[in-house]
Amino acid sequence: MDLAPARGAATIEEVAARAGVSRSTVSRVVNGSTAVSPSALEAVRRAIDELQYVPNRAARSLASRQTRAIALVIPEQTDRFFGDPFFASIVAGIGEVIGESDYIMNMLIASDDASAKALGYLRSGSVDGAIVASHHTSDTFLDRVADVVPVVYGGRPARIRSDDYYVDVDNVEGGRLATAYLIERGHRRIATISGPPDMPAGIDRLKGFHAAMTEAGVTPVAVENGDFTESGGASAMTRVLSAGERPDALFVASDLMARGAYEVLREKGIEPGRDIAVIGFDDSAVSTAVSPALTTVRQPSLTQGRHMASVLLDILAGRPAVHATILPTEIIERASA
Amino acid sequence: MDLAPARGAATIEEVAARAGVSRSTVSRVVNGSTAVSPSALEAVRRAIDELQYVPNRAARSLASRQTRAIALVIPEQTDRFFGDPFFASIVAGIGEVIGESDYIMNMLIASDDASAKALGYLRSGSVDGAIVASHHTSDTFLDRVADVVPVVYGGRPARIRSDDYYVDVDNVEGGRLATAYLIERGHRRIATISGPPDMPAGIDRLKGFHAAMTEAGVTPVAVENGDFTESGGASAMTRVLSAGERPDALFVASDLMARGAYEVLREKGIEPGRDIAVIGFDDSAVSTAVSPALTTVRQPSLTQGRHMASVLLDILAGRPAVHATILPTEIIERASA
DNA sequence: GTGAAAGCGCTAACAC
DNA sequence: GTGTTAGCGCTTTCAC
Repeated sequence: MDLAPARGAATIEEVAARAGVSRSTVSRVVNGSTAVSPSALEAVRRAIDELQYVPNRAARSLASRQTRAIALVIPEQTDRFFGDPFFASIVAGIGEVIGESDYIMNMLIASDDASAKALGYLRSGSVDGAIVASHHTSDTFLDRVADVVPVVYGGRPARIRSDDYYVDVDNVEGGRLATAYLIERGHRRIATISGPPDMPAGIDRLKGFHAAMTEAGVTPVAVENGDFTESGGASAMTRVLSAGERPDALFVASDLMARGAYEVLREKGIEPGRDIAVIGFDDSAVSTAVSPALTTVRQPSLTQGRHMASVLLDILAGRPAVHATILPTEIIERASA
Repeated sequence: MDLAPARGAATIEEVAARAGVSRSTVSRVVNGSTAVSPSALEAVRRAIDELQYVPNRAARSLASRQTRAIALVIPEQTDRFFGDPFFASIVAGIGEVIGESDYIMNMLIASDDASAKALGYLRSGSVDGAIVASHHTSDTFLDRVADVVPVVYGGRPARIRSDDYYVDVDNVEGGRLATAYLIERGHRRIATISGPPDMPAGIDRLKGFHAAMTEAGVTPVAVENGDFTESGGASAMTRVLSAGERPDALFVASDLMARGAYEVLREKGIEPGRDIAVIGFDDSAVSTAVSPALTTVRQPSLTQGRHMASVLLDILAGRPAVHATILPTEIIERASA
C-alpha cells in the first residue's frame, strides 16, 4: 500500500484529501483549535501520521505573519564565545526557557565579518524576536534589527532607547563590592584589570571600582584593560606589573582574565593569594578550576539567561514586559583574597 | 519626504512601484540576473536602498523551494557542548566556510529533550541541509532528518547507509598510534579511559587501543569508559586505580577526560608524566593548559569542520561530493608521556 | 529586456 | 463544526 506522498513532503492538501475533509479542518487540527468534531479530528490525525505530514514553515509564516522562531545573536568571535563559560550559562538559561515554549531558538554567531549577513537574516522576517547575548558599542547593526523585531539585550545596551528591553546584573555594585572587599582587608596598593571599554559590562565594573576607591580615599596603583579573554588578562597583568609600584591586591573584571593574570604572576614569582590578593568576576567554572580557588563576584548568569528569554516571550505574547531587569551580585569568598 | 514604507517591512511590490518597473524586474535585480537594462537596474537599486528593502525569506523560500539556510545540529547537552573545546574548533571551521557562501547557518542544540522539536524544525523545510556535529547511536531522530534534507555527519555515523556523507578523523589509527607510543617507550602495565560506547569516535579509538595491544602481546591493566567530559574522566580514573594493578601508562580518549584523570591521580599522590605516562586525544586547548602539558593525538578539528561544510555546499550545489572523508591523526609529543 | 499571470503551502476571515 | 475564498510576498514560466 502506498502511504507515502509521491515525492517531496506531504502538503496540507494531501492530508485533507486523505482524511476526507477540507484544508481548513486540517489547519484547525494542526493549530489545536477545539472546534473540530471528534471523528474529523481522528481522521485528520491518522492522515497526518500516515503521510508523516509536517506543515511547511515558510508557507505557514507567510500566511500567519509569524515564524515561531527566535534568534539568539552572539556578536562575538567564535573562539571568545566558546572560550568563556559565561556564555555557556547564558545560553543554557535561555535554552531552558525557550525549550519549554513552542518557539524554536536558533543561534547566530554574528562576528564582525558575519554581521551584515546576520542583519539581513534578522530583517528578512526569519524570526519573531531576538536575544542579544553580549553587546559592544560598535555593534550598531543591532539597532537596525531592533527596528524590525523586538530585541532583548543581555546587559545594558550602550545607548539605551526608551523602548529597549534588557536584563543586566548590577555590574557597578559588583565592582564596588569587590574593591571594597580588598580595601576592608587592609590592602592599599590596589590595581585593576578592567573589561573592554567598548562594553557596558566592562565600563560599569570599572565605575564601581573607582567609586569604592574614591570613597575610601585610595588611589589605584594601575588600571589596565583586558578584553575578557585569558590572554587579554595575561597581557594586562604584564602591563600592570611594569607600571611601577607592585600592587598587593587586584580586582580582575572576569574570572577568565584572572586565570591569565595568575599565569603571569607565577612567572614573576608572585603567588596569587599569598603575595597578592586577587578577586575575579563571574563565578564561572574557571574560578574553582584555578588554584588557589578564586574569590570572585558571583553574577547569576543562568538566571540572567532565563530572564532574557522570559522577557522576550512576554513581548511576543503581548503580555506586559519589564524593560530593565537588574540582577544582584554577591561576593563568593575562596582562597585568592 | 516620506521614504519609508507605511508600516511593516517594504515588499517587492512597493519597490517595483517606486522604481517604475514590474515585480519581475525587481526580482531579477535582487537575484542578480544579468538581463536587466542599466537604467532599470539603477532605479531598482535606489528604490531598494531608500525603502531599506529586504526580501521576505518565507515568501522567497515558498516560491523558490529553497531556504538558503543550513542547520548545524548539536545533539548534546548544552554544558558538554560548551565544555569541550573540540566543538569550538568544529564550529569555527564550519562557520568559516559557510560564512563565505551565501548560506546562513543556524545552530540548533538538540539535546535529548529538545530533539523532537528540532526534528520538526528540520523536517518543516526550514533549511536546505544539515551538518551534524557529533553522533550517538541513540540519535535515531537524525535518520528522519536525512529523509528530508541532505545531511553531513561529523564522524562516522553509527550505521552507515549507502547515501550518507561524513567527515571523520582516523580514530582507529589514532588510538593505535597512541597505544603503540606507550608500548615503544617500554610501558607494559597499560590502561585506557575510553570514550562512550555509544559514540563511533569512542568505539574506534578503543578499537585502535586493542589492536596495538594485541599486536604487541600486551594485556590491558584496565579499560574504563568515560563520557568525554572532565568529570567522566575523573571517575573513570578512580575506577582504573581501584581495579587492581596500578598502571604505568594511560591512554585517555580525550584531552578533557585526561584533565579529569590528572586531578584524581594527583589526589592519590601519583604524578602524571613522572609516575605514570599519560597520552590524550584531541590536541585541544586543554592539552597545553594542563601541567605537565599533555602528549596527545592531534585531530584536525578545524579542518574537519571546514570539510563538512564544503561537502554540504557541494551537495546543495549539485556538485559531486565525497561520501567519506577520513582525516589523518598524529602524535604531538609534550611532557606527559 | 520586461511584464502578466500562475502558484508555492498555508492561515484566517467569512459564510453556511 | 466545516468548507470556500482570499491572500501572505515572492519566483518563475511564458509572451511580447
